[in-house]
Formats: sequence, C-alpha cells, structure tokens
Amino acid sequence: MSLKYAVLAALLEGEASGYELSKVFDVSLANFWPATPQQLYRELERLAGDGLIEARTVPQERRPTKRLFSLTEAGREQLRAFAAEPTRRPTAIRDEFLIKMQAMDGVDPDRVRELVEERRSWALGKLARYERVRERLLDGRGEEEHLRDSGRVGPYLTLLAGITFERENARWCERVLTVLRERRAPAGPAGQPLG
Amino acid sequence: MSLKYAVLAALLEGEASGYELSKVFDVSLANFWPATPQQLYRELERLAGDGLIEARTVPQERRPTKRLFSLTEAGREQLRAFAAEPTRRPTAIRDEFLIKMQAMDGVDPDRVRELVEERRSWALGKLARYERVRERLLDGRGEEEHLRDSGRVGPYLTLLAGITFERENARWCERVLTVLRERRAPAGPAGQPLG
DNA sequence: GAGAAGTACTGAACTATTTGAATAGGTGCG
DNA sequence: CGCACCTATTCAAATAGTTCAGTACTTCTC
Repeated sequence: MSLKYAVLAALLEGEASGYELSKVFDVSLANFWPATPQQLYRELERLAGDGLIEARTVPQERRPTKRLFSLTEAGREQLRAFAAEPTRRPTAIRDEFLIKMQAMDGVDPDRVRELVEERRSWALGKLARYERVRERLLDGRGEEEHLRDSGRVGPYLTLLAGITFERENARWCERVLTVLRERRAPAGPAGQPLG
Repeated sequence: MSLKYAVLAALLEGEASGYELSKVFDVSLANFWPATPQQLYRELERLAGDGLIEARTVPQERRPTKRLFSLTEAGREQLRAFAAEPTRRPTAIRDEFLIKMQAMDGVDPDRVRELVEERRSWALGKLARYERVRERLLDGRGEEEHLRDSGRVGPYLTLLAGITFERENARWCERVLTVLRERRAPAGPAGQPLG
C-alpha cells in the first residue's frame, strides 16, 4: 500500500529507472521502506498504468535501453494528498538480530560478542555512507543555513533520522560489549581479572 | 522465517497462550518483530506440530478455555542454535510517516506540524510504557547491578534498544518542529516575527 | 580470452502478512 | 436492558513481499 507512495516520493528527486530506484531503495538514503527490484518494477508498471508516472525510453550506447520514469501532475497531487493524511500504521521494525539478543542468555558469550561486533561495524559502515550523502546534500553550507533557506528539507530531515538510528545502534552495541565484559570479569576491590 | 524464533524467544519468559502472546507482540517489549494474532496462532500450531513447543489446555471459570504453550527441550535447543548463527537479514524499518516527511515540502507547514506533533506524543507514550516495563524488570535494583548479576540480560538489553529508539524519535520530532518554526519566521537582527 | 561482475529488465512460483469476519460467553456502564 | 468492549480462537481471502531463474550485452580483471 505504502510502496506506491515511497516510489512517488523517490521520484521527487527526479526521473529514474527501475534499476536506479532499486539502488536507492537498497543502499542509499535513510531507507525506511525496503523493496526488492522485482517489487519496484511491478509497482512502476502499475503506477504508469494509473497515470501517476510516465515512462520515457532512453536507448543507450553500450548498455541496455532503460526506461526513465517521472511524476505526472496527477502523481504529484496524490503524493501531496497522502503526505497530508494522518499516519495509519505505526513504524514496524523487523530485526532478526534483536531476536537473537533477546535469546542471548543461552549462548556462549564469546559468540554473542562476535555477533554484536559484526552488528556494530555494519552500523558504522552505514553511518559513514549516510554522512557522505549528508555532505552532498549540504553542499558546503552549514546545517542551520540549509534548513532555513533550502527549497526542500524533507530528504535532509529523513536522512538525519537515519543517521541518528545508526549512531544509536552503534552505541547500543558498545553498551552491550561493556556489559558482556563486566559479566565475565566482575570488578572486585582489587580489580583482578579471573582466568 | 524469523517469526518462528521470535515466538520461541517470547516463550523463554514462560508459558503463554496465543492471546497473551498477541498482547506482548502488539504493545509491550521493544517490539522488533510485529505479528498479528492470526499469524501467531498459525505459528504456534506449526511449532507444536514440529515438537518445539507443547500445549496444555487450561479450562477457566468465567472465560473461554485457553491453551498454554511452553518450550520443549528441542525448541530451546533450536532457539539457542539460531541465536548463535550469523545474522542473515539486516534490520528492516517500514515507516509510512517517514515517507510523508520525505514528501513534506509539498504540504502545508501547519499540517506537517500537526503530523509531527502526533508522532511525537505517540513516541512519548510508547517510551512511558517501556519505562514501566523497565522498572518492573529492574525490580528495585540499579541498572549496573542488574546487568552484572542477573541471570538473564537479553530482555533488558533489547528493551534498552527500544527505549533509545523512541527517545530519539521524540527528539527528532522536536528538531523538525524547530526547523518548521525557523522557516516560518526567519530570525532577523531584531528577531521580529512576521505575520 | 575466460570468467566474474555490472547494467537493465522480465517471469513464475512461492511464502508471509494483513484484513475481515464469525463464534461465544463475560464484564462494565448508564 | 442494551451496547460496547474483553477473552480466546478459528477460517477464508486478499495483498504484499521474496526467491530463483533467465536474457542479453558490456566492462573489468587475471
């Protein structure tokens, strides 16, 4: 249901092919509505059928021909109407890793540490990518300046949300690693670690 | 795929009926794997068929008979194995509200403010509920003490993740509200607001 | 010059998730 | 008394999302 509007919102950045969108939905941006390429191609077909986007075929020299989609006025209008409606469904987080953490007390602490460290470096990697997108959006200006004067602030603000999410994710991992250490070697008065 | 382990992990807290689980999955706990009652009943059926949980029928005085499910040794073992495996799929966030925010620049700022304020109070409400669960888990002890000495820390740590998430959510909303104010009345040297 | 990986897309089958309703007695409110 | 909501579960149907594979040509690397 919302994939429709996620695609329309993505096309606010300008025309894009299904392939290009699948990159955006996969890696870049604070991705708050994941979608596989197959989903996107299907949705683009539907939206074009409903006249909310229009396709333009672009033959290329050394690559397969691509179809670039852009918003029609009708699409823009529907997106605007959607964005002004009250939010129906609450945020849904699906996180396999947190299920593992919920059950971590039955697992070898060394193994848990490994999993948490993996998660941490993954979060830091994503954070670094977000920061690069941020630099590009700010384009040399300061944040306050940009937020006061720029034409569009939506993309920057959602990016900030993604940045905060991954930063706190990494911090949480560090907290867990500390807890694991403390539980392994409880601090005695002399602070002597046990074998 | 992961719903299976989410259910097994929930049953680590003790036996529960489908109805009780649907409450837990819906409101309480840092909910990182949402599921509807229908999904849960089906999954419980499947897990019982596979011998990972076992059912016990409990007739009640003034309520319908319920079936309480609890982990079998096989279920506990599979959960343990799952929790030690590397995480396959990354965190997926589905957030209709952030799609609206991405497209907010085409919408009346007063309407956007309303939506953000609604989101903020929703986040604060959830935060308050999490804090109550936290008090119950800590049971009078300090956090450090609990994390060092308690038998199980998984549930507390995932709860902390949920608390951080909602706290940062509320903070993000406040940031956005400030930005909206600044854009409406840009601060001049005399700081005089415009009509 | 072979193999891997990237661009760009399509198709079919499958699994997961959501929605709506039905059953059936109990409790609380005015 | 009647209405709405709570406990407890089940069934059926619709929608959404995932997985696997395949086409076809290009560029990069060993």
